[in-house]
Amino acid sequence: MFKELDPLLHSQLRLAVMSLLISVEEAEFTFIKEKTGATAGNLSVQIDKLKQAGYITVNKSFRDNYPLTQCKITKKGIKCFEIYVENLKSYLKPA
Amino acid sequence: MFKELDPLLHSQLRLAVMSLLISVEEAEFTFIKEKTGATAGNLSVQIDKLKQAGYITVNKSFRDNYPLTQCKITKKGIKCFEIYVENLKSYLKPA
DNA sequence: ATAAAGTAGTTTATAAAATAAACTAAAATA
DNA sequence: TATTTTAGTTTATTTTATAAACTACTTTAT
Repeated sequence: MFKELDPLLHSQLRLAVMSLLISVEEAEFTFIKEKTGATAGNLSVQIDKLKQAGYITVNKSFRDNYPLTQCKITKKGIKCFEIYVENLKSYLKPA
Repeated sequence: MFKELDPLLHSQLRLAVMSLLISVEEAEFTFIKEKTGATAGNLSVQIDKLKQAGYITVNKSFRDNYPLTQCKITKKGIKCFEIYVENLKSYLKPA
């Protein structure tokens, strides 16, 4: 009947992050922050959760003297996102 | 870019309840419990939240000596569910 | 008649999650 | 050189989800 929804993805902000990364393949922290409208603190926490789960990789470096955090979705992340979207449909379609 | 997701509906169990009520128009507590696989306690709490928000109406009576709780989606509930589904699409479609 | 088990829930307590506020550290600018 | 800005992280607080415990009654078995 109703499929399980990956709790890691069933979160507005983390879902938005994954949705962005699915399309752009790589994105900077500040870009994600701007696109999602999230606060830096919240975004930092949620990105870390996605990283811990292996859904994204995070690369930290410097650009023009400033810290630069880049995020990239993993194969696992893509797979889990697709499954989530598929499972979500069981809640949206009228029976 | 990303639309706001009604936090009341962005919950696996409450969304399942609303999804059921959208299609059947009226359902008993035990029916919802069975279909969603939720515990009675959890379901009781979530149904109350949906009721408080005016998304459903709850009618309590007795049938064959046992308490009977019937739930029905409201016009407001239908509208909010539809908006939720619409807004959710902004997260699912690859840009 | 009464003890045990079952039905249909509600309330309370606990765990987990989301979020905001405060903080760090350095760079740019006035 | 003091102030503001950039780019974040960490910690604390609030909210949410969930499970455990409880209520109240009914049915069935003894």
